[in-house]
Amino acid sequence: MSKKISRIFAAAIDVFSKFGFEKAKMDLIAEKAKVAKGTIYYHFKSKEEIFFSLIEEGINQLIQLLNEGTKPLSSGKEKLEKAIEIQVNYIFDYKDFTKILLSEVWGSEERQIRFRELLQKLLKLLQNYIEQGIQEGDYRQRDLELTASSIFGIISVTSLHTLLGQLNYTPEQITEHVQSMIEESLKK
Amino acid sequence: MSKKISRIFAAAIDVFSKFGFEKAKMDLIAEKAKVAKGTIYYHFKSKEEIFFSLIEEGINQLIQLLNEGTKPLSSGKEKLEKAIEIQVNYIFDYKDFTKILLSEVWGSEERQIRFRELLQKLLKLLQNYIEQGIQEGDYRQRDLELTASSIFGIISVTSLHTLLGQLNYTPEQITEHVQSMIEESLKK
Amino acid sequence: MSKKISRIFAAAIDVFSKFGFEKAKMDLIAEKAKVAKGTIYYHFKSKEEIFFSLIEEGINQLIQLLNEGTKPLSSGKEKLEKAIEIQVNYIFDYKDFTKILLSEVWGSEERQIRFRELLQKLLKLLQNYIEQGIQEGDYRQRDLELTASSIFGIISVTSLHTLLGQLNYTPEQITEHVQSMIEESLKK
Amino acid sequence: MSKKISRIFAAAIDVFSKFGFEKAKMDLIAEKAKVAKGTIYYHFKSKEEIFFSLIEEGINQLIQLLNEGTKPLSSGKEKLEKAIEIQVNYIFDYKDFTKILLSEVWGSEERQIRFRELLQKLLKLLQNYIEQGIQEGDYRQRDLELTASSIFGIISVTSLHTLLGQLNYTPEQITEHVQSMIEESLKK
DNA sequence: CATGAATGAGGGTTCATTCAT
DNA sequence: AATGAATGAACCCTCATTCAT
Repeated sequence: MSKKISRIFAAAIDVFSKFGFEKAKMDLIAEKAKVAKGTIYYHFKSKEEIFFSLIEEGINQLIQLLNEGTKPLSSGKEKLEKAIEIQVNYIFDYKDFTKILLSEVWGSEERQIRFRELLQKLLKLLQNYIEQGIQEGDYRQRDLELTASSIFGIISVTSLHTLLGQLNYTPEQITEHVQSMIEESLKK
Repeated sequence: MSKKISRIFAAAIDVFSKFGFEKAKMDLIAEKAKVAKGTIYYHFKSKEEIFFSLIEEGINQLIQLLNEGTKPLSSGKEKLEKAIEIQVNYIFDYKDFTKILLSEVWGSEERQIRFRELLQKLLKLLQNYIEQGIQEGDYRQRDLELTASSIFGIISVTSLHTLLGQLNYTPEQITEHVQSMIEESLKK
Repeated sequence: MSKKISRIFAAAIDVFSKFGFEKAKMDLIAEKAKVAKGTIYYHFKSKEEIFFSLIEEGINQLIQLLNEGTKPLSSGKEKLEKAIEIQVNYIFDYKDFTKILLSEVWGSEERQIRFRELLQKLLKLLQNYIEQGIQEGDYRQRDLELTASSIFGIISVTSLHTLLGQLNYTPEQITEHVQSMIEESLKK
Repeated sequence: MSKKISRIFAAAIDVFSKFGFEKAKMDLIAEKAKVAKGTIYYHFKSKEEIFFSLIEEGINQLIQLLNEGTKPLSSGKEKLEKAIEIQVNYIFDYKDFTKILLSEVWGSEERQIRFRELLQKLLKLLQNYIEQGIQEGDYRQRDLELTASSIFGIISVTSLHTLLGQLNYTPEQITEHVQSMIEESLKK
């Protein structure tokens, strides 16, 4: 990926996270990326496209981290615990990205719908870990979709609350708390 | 409250929920409310104010429902369970409002910050129920803030996923699921 | 019609005739009309619409002049001669409009196609006069469409050439010339 | 002329005739010519220049056809009739070019003025034929400039109307019609 | 000769807000 | 209290042209 495209990406993450999609100005992105405005449009079709590319790359990166991080582990229970840890750390490592992610998923715009489809891939991973845990006898029978969605909900909302300044916890504390809650509610 | 103000409120909820804050047009609100655009500005200072009034009223209404619904109950455990039920039902009864609420809380805009402060009142209620449950020996010791935040996260995210069409559950199923998860993760 | 709309129309004719549709700037139209740019868009949907309204009004005005001017006359021959005179005078009276008319009719843009449909109404009038002249025995048999189109061609091109500075004739001279050519080529 | 220049010319005619000067994009011309955009600017100074070169070549080609076609003929009358036939056929043979020619001659842009100067050469030829016809006693006395301009007007407008789909005639029918009209209006 | 990434001035359109009536 | 015509700053995107390679 060319240097300029990288700079545009970085600037876009910065600006989108600070202002949200609608209020983010292409002028500002260009300025922060130190490229001419036209350069952005040479590489991306539109504001929407640059936004979606960003999200896609971010989610895929997280999914890859999850796949890599859980590969050495054998049991579903271990994988789920690891997955929680990875997600929380990811959120704290890429605060800006997460702020975009979680403030722009809900809505009826075309881009937001495509957006949620990407997230499904992530939720599917969580479902797989839970399902394995159930088959291995570690977890009780629970609705997979609802449970995966719940886990994602706990992680996102507690982390976001912290990042947005309403709560004051470290990633480790949050990881520990979420793992514990999930463990208790799933264990036989 | 005058008839026109009511109509403006109703139209605003409709429009904000369909388009989000930024893409909602004052023209459309005026048209749906069957008032002239100037009339809106006679009653409200700005788009932000009408939006915030809306949110404030909604959250206060939910808080009142929670207070009323839990008043006849004595134990913290019962109150928390009831609170979950009330929140899920509220979300499903006022889908439009909830979509606004949950797609506009995250962000750094002034209105979004004030917005989250309102939500704190709600979270405080949940904390109170949990704290009472702990003191009554029904619940284990747990961080109150993180736990309340988690409960809010589970409820919001699973309900939203359902309303947005990614999941397919009834309010009763979701209530049941959330109550069960929370019960298991809190019980001694 | 409100004062502002009139001013916008006048400014638009001025600007479109000087620069053509594509190079005409809405900023300049607004400035010449002494209104804010937004005001134009309050009254017209788009640049295209203001342009088309202009053309439509102009052509209808010409058609009305033709209808009124030929009403007192009885024979087709007299009507055709009068029609030539009216058109030439109209072109010279409304130079700017004619420049727009004749420099923007040819093309495949949507607006240009709608544009030509308007012109058909004018050509149909000419056809009627010719047809009447034939039935009255003054004119020889000739293809109506081709002849009407030819008359329009002679009038437009000679007048335009004059207006654009390549030729140097008065409206009277042109009228006289065209009438004579047409008379000779149609008479039995 | 190099292969690439030819391809650029061909692509330019195609694109200019489809979209007109203003809406024609250099990107599209480059794409259709299968050259890089920079290559066009290596061979031509600007969009205007490529456009003008095109027109110049086209008009000169038509003038050459007229000169060659009328050379074997001796009388002005015969030459004028032949000239009409040649022009109509040229228009139908090079529809795209003619659409450009006739939709871009009218206007006050620098290029359009230079453009009309080229056309004068063509009109001068027509004038010469008419003048010769008059001297040879075949034609009546008539203003040369106005008559030449009229002939050009009839040919262009009827042909264009046909090419643009408003009329439905063959080149032969149009030639026959124009020749007849002109003959009648010029003969003694 | 040829390329194509990069530029940036420019333009049509939107829309929250104002204010004279 | 209510209106709606008017405003103008703001913004996304286009595209002819340039220039380093």
